[in-house]
Amino acid sequence: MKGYLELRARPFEGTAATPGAVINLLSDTQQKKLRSITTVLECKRRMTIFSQHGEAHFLYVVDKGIIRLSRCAENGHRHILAFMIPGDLFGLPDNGRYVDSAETVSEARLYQIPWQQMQQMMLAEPQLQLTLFTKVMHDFHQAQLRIMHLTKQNTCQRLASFLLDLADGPEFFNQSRHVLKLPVNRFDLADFIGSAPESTARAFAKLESLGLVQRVTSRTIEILDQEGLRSVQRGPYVTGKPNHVHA
Amino acid sequence: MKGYLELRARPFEGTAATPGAVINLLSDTQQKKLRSITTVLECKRRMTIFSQHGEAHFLYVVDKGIIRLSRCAENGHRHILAFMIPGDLFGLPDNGRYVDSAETVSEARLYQIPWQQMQQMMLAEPQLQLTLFTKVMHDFHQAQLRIMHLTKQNTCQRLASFLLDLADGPEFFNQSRHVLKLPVNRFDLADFIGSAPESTARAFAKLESLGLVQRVTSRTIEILDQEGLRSVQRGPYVTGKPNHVHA
DNA sequence: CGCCGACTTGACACCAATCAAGATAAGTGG
DNA sequence: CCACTTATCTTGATTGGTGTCAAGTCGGCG
Repeated sequence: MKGYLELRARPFEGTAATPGAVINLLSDTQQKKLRSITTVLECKRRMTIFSQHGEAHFLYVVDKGIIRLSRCAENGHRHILAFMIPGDLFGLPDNGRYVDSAETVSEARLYQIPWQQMQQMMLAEPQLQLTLFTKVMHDFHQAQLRIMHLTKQNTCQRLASFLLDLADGPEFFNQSRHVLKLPVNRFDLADFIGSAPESTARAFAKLESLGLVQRVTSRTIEILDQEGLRSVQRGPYVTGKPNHVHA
Repeated sequence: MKGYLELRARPFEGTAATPGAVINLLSDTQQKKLRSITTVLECKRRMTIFSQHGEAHFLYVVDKGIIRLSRCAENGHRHILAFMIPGDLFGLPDNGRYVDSAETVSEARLYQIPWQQMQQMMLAEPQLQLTLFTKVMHDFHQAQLRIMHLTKQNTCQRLASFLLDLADGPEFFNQSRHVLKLPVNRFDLADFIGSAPESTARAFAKLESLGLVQRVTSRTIEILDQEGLRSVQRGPYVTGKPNHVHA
């Protein structure tokens, strides 16, 4: 049963992801224990796994498909915090409750693990716990990186980041043909990079006019110049700010 | 030795902080162990504790003073990810390295804990580890909340969030006189809420013109209408977006 | 008193959200 | 297979928010 409950460390966002970071660290005995408390869930498209503010009884690991994690503010704004792809873990509670909602974007197969039992297992197996701890630390730092990107990059740069991120793994990118299959529609994409669908379209148009990408269909993007995308992502240098103390 | 290594759970950002969330959960025996491997650090103003990308040998807990955690992008942009106040823990490694820089804003006293030994202690005491795990989960979710705020709120709302957050604890807010003492200057404040110092000043001016706050000095703010600030923070309602599937 | 840094305000340009409309693709029924 | 409807995506025009540069004000300190 290859890949069963294999955790993924590569984050969806952030170029800082190093291949060596792959956690993927459950021993055989740990996997057996886990398997005994795990339920396999088959989900259709557009299905809600759990909702914001609900009691968090389970955590989940993606085996197949795409899940989106989103949060709604009181004023009605929605934001997609992450897309979870196979190997990702989600559903960690905060004060016993989910802080975001999880919905399937496509069909999906999930592993559902009761949090209560997971917690006991973590206490019994400190090494496993440390593994998860490390993963959450990593996710935390990735969230901080996202904060940087969202505040200091414009829509075009954020889109470039997104595309590069997808092109990093083989799941969506055909390396030889340089063709990228987007797993989400424009609305979700826009909510993820923190802008409007229209702005996202404009950003695509700009990257296209720069000769960096080519829209084949709305979900199929040909990457013409990966290095050029990276330089867009970086953006121009900026003069050092005051108050900036360097080591 | 009251309050020694007492962890703080209330995050600096985010109204979602519940008082019950206070972790503060080290048993006496755990505290003794910790103390034996802890070094007390006295720091002057504007001192670098550690730098981004450096090897992460220690983690830190604030006893006194304010620390700012910042990150620099390759293009020179700086962002302040958090201000750490007494009780906060920081310096968690990612692949053995610090992902951000830590500098004292004011004089400070820190507890320095070798990460290597801490890790062993975590393995030996799963309950302690679970405590830290919970804290990191919480910080992670707070970071996600910050992502929401930075993308969906304008400068004025973000400033209101910041002020309300400060006014939440007694450290900086004189509840009876409604006077708030800002622990940081405008540059740091701007870099924290993700805008320029000038925009921050304008945001202050607007809140003042709305009769919600009153600038006594640049570092001393009188809060005139806390509820009004909250409604600014919330912002106007927004019509539901498409693609938004509700439970 | 005068200098200097921190803060504020003004003017301008640019980016992005919004509303509106057109274009393309996908799904449906004849 | 084609006409029709619908959803999705794109483009255009307009408006408001925010970064930037520049100048001005305030306060502390020698």
